[in-house]
Amino acid sequence: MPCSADLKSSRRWQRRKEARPEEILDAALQLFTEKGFSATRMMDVAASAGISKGSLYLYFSNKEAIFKEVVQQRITPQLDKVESLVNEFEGNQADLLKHLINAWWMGVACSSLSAIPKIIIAESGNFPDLAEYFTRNVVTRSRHLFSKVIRRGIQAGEFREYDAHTVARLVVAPLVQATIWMHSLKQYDDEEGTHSYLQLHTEFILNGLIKDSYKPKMNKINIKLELPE
Amino acid sequence: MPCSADLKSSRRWQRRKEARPEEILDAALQLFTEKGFSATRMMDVAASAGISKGSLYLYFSNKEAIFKEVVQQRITPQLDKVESLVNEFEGNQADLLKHLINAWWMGVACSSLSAIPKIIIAESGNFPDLAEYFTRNVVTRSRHLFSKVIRRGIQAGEFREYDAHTVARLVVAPLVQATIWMHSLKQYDDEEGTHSYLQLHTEFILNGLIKDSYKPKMNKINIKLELPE
DNA sequence: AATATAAATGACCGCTTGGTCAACTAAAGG
DNA sequence: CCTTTAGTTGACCAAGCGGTCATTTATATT
Repeated sequence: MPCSADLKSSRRWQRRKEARPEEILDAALQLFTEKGFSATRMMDVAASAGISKGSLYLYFSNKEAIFKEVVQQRITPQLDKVESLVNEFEGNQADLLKHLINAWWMGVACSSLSAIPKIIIAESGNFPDLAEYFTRNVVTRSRHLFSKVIRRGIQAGEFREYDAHTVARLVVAPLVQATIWMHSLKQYDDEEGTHSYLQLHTEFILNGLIKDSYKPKMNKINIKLELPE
Repeated sequence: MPCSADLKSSRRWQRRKEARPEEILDAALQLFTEKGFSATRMMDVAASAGISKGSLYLYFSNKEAIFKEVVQQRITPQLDKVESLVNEFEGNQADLLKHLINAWWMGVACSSLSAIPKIIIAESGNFPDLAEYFTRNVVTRSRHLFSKVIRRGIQAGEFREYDAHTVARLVVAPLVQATIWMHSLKQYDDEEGTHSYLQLHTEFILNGLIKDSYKPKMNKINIKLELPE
């Protein structure tokens, strides 16, 4: 029983120039997530997108281009949104920082993008272009976002005077690490409890930052955030 | 001008059954560090070890076996040492924890092993045996070491009552992350300052853990530690 | 010096895979 | 219905690599 491939079973294939790129990107992202970049075969992508291998090259010049386009199309817009949110926010920076941490978690770790960091790390040696592109357009931008909030908190007298960039790295590291972990060794480990991990991380960070010793509220997440799609 | 290969230039090669395995492991570790596991060619390992490709298979059954042996031979003994140190330590657990963090940093991030975490992560999908082996014999053991110290600190009334395993993960995550970073995207980023990163991390963790609010001493590292080899 | 042993070699095999291109065919236009 | 256009195909190619094995040769033994 064939699934959905042949709703119009008479024709062997159809011309669908407009729909192809999106379908290819969807298929690719899913396969990259499941198997990594190198291990994903162009033929698999083609099959999963419902076309032949040759057709891939009508829409993308090569494998790297597909990945680059995934990043460009699915990550950059989100960063834009968060960036403007940070710029427009009025209120205390501790709440904003908490919000950012949660937004990162929801927008990356809990989304279809959760495998990207691991893939980039894993393939950084084999595909330096990809690595550099990602570093410049995602990593650096994200960290600047965090350090901006921290710097403002310091200037407002809300936070202690640490180096904002260093703190930003300490904030992001456990988030990234958890995401990478999810897609690498987690399956061989019996540890669990993602929620308390995130909660405790936030508490330690704010505890270290806030001048008036930080009292963690009984952590109801108090900022709603819209998830991507 | 040949370098050191032909000190005895008359013979095309010598029988050196005993010395080969070590030389192979040295060459392999260095190449794995430089290029990753998949990207390292058996022929490169052979050349770097001063033998032919065929000879590799006289000493190791395949590529994975070489890597496994590197881990077994160079990491496990170190873990044994630290483990017994933890068991024998008398004193307050905060100092011990600080010591552990520094020992991890020196023994992993600053040693010839610094590339191992990144390699394991990167290859976890393609070599699940390797990943499982490493998780069971290194990751889990390390984390248990940290959580043991934290649990003792809690029982001694020295630390606040958090879940020891979760805290252990939060302690290790930034360390691992920094190590992976070193061997992946760091070269594309202009950030620096490893020292303050480690220092601040320790401060935040202890600040979060210790009951009597933690006063960071003007961080002279106050425990000497012997480096591996 | 002759023989035996086993360490070491490197040409070779099988297989995989990213990417190409001449042929094919769905769809549009007349 | 015929012609033209261009979206689609899949056999094919070249390159790379892990692993094998018949052969070579350093060394020990007699």
